[in-house]
Amino acid sequence: MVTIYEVAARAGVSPATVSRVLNGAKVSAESERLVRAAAAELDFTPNRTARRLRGQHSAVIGLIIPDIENPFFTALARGVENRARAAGFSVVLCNTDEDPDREATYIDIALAEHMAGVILAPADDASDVSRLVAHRRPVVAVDRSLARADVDAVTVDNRAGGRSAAESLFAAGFTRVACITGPSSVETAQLRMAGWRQAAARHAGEDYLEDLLRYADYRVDGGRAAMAELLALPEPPDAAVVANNLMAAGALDALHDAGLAPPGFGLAVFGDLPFASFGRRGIRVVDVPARELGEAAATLLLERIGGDAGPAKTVVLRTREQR
Amino acid sequence: MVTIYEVAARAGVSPATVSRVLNGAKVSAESERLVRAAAAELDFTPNRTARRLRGQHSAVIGLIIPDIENPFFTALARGVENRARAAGFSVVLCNTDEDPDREATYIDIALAEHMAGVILAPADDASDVSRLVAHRRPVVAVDRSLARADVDAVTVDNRAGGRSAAESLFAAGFTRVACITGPSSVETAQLRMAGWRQAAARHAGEDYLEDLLRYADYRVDGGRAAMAELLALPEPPDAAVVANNLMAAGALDALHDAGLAPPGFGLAVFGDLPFASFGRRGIRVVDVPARELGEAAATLLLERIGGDAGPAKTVVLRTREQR
DNA sequence: GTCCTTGACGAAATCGATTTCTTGGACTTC
DNA sequence: GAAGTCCAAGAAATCGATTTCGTCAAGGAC
Repeated sequence: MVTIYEVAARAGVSPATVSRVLNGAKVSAESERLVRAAAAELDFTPNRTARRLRGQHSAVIGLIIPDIENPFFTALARGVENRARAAGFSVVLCNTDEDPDREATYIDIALAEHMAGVILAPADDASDVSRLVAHRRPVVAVDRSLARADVDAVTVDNRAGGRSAAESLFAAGFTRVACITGPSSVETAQLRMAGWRQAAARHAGEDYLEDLLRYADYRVDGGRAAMAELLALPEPPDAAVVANNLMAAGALDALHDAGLAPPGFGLAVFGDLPFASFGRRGIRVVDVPARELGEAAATLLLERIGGDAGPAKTVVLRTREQR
Repeated sequence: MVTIYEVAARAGVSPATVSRVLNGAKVSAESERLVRAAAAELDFTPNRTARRLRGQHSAVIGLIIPDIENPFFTALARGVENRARAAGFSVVLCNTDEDPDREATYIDIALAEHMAGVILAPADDASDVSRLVAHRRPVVAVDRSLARADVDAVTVDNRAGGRSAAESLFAAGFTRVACITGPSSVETAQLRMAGWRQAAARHAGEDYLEDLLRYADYRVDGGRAAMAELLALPEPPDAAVVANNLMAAGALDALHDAGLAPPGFGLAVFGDLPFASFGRRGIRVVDVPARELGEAAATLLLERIGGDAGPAKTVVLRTREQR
C-alpha cells in the first residue's frame, strides 16, 4: 500500500501538507498541484483504518437484522443503504438468524469496530443494547421496539394494520375470519393479532376468537401448518389475517392442498409477497413500508451521529392497504 | 472507550502484558489473573481499528452483489456468511444495484478499509478488479466470471443447465420451446441461452430459433413483457425456458393474463421462486445452488487469505433439476 | 526602517493495540 | 561463587493519517 509519506516524498512536501490537500484545508496552488500529481501517479488511497483511529469516527453504520433471506428485511436494508450512501456512510449488514447470541456478538463487533452507529431489528424484546447505550453509541431500533425507553425506534402501526385487515375481510362479507400470527414473544405478532381481535370481537363476538387464533413462527412451514390446522376444524374459517409474508406463502400452500384459494377464501397479509405477483390476485395486502422504515431509521441515526442529543423518540409509520 | 492503558494501570502491569494476556502469549498466572480481573471490571473491548492498523489484517471480507433484493444473491450471501463466520471473519455486504460506478466505489472502499479479501458478483463482464489484483488483495468472482484469467471464480454450469431445462420440456412433449434470457452483455444469460439453443436445434431444427428467443433484463417487468410478446406471436410457444427467477415471476403473470399456466404451458426456470411455492406447481426448476456457490467462494477466498498463492482456479458447480 | 499581522507549511504528538528489544531477577552448572 | 541460561515483563517503536504548535517569510501600517 502506498502511504501518505511516499506521496509527500514524491511531491517534495510534508505529510501534513498532503493531508491538508486531501481534506480541503488551505494550501498554495503549487503544493496542491504537486500533491495531486504525486497521489495520482502512485494511485494513493488514504488508509481508512489509520484515519479512523486518529479521527475516532468511522463512516460505517451497522445494520443488524434477523433474517437476510426475508424480503421485508432486504427492502429495509435497501432503505437504510440509500440514505447512508447519500450521507457518505457505508453499511455493514449483519444477519443474526433470530439468534440472540449472534446478535450480541454483532453488537460487540459494532462497538469494537467503532462504527458510527447501529440500526437494530431486534431478534426479540430482550435484545441487549445496554453496552451500546453505555458507550454513547447511537442506536435505532427498527420494526420492533425495545423494552427500554431511552432508545429511538421506528415501527409501523401494527395494531391499526391488523384491525383494518380484519375489517376489510368482514366488510367483504366473510364471517369467520381467523388469524395466524407470529411468536407470542414478539411485539409485532402481538399487536397485529390484537388489531384482528378488536375487529373480530366487534363483528362476530368474543366467543369464537380462541378457536380461530394460531401462533406460528413467522416462517413458511409454520404458516402452512397453522392453516392446515384451521381448515381441519369442525367449523373452519372462511378467511384469515396472516401476520407476515412468509407464513402467507405457507398458508396459500395449505389452502391450495384443500382446493381453496383467494378470493373465494379471504386472505389479508402483512407485507408484500415479492415474487408471487401472479399468485397474489385476490389477496389483500397490508403494505408494510419496509424501505421507508429503513430510510426513517437511517435518517434518525444520522441525526444522532450528527450530534442530536434530544430525548429518544419513536417514529410510527402507517400501514396502507393495497387492493 | 476503555483502552489497554487503563486496563494496564488498573492491573498494575504494562500495556504489553495486557496485550499478551489477550492474545495468549506467555505470562505468569498472577499477571493473567490481575489483567483479566481489570479487563472485566472496566468492560474492556480491544479497539479493532488500532489492532487492524498495527496488524495490517482485518478479519473482514467484502461481498459485493448487484441486487440485495434478489433471493438468489441473499442465499449466496448466506453461504458466504456461514463460512466466514466459522473462520472468525465478518462480512460486509455491498449492494451495487448493477451499477458499475457503485461497484467501483465499493472496490475502492474495500481497498481503503484493508479488507482481507473480496467476493464479487460482477455487475458485468467489464468489472474492473485490477486495483485489487495490483494490491495483491485476494478476490473471488462468483456467479459470473471475469474477463481476466488471473482471478479465481466460482460459477455454475449454465450451459448444461439451459440444455437440460430445454430437454426436459421437449421430453415432456412440448414442441415450441421458447427462451427468455438476460441481457446479452451478461455471461450467464448467454450461456443459459446457448444451452437452450443446443437442445432446441436438435429437437426442432434451427428455423424457429430466432422467433422464440427474447433478451430481457433479469427483472420482473422484463420477463412479463417478453412473455407477452411471445404469446402474441402468430405461432406462439407452448413452453419456455426462463433464465432467472425474477423474470419467471413476470412471465407467470403474463401467462395468467392470457389464461395460461403450468403445467399446461411448460415452464422451466433457473433458480428457485422462494415465496411462491403455492404457485410453483408444475414448473420445472433448475436449481442454482446459490448457498453452495457462496460457500465455495468463501472457502476459496479464505484459502487465498491464508496465503495460498497457487494459480487461479475456476470452480464450476453443477445445476440440478427439481421435479 | 521597524513592528505586527497573516499565511503556508514542517516537525512532532496523537489515536490504541502489537511487537521487538532490553532488562533484571531466578535458577543452573561446574 | 562466578558464569551462563531462561523467562517474565517493561520501554519504546510501529502501523498511517490527522492536527496542534511553532517557524519563517512576505506584506502592510506608521
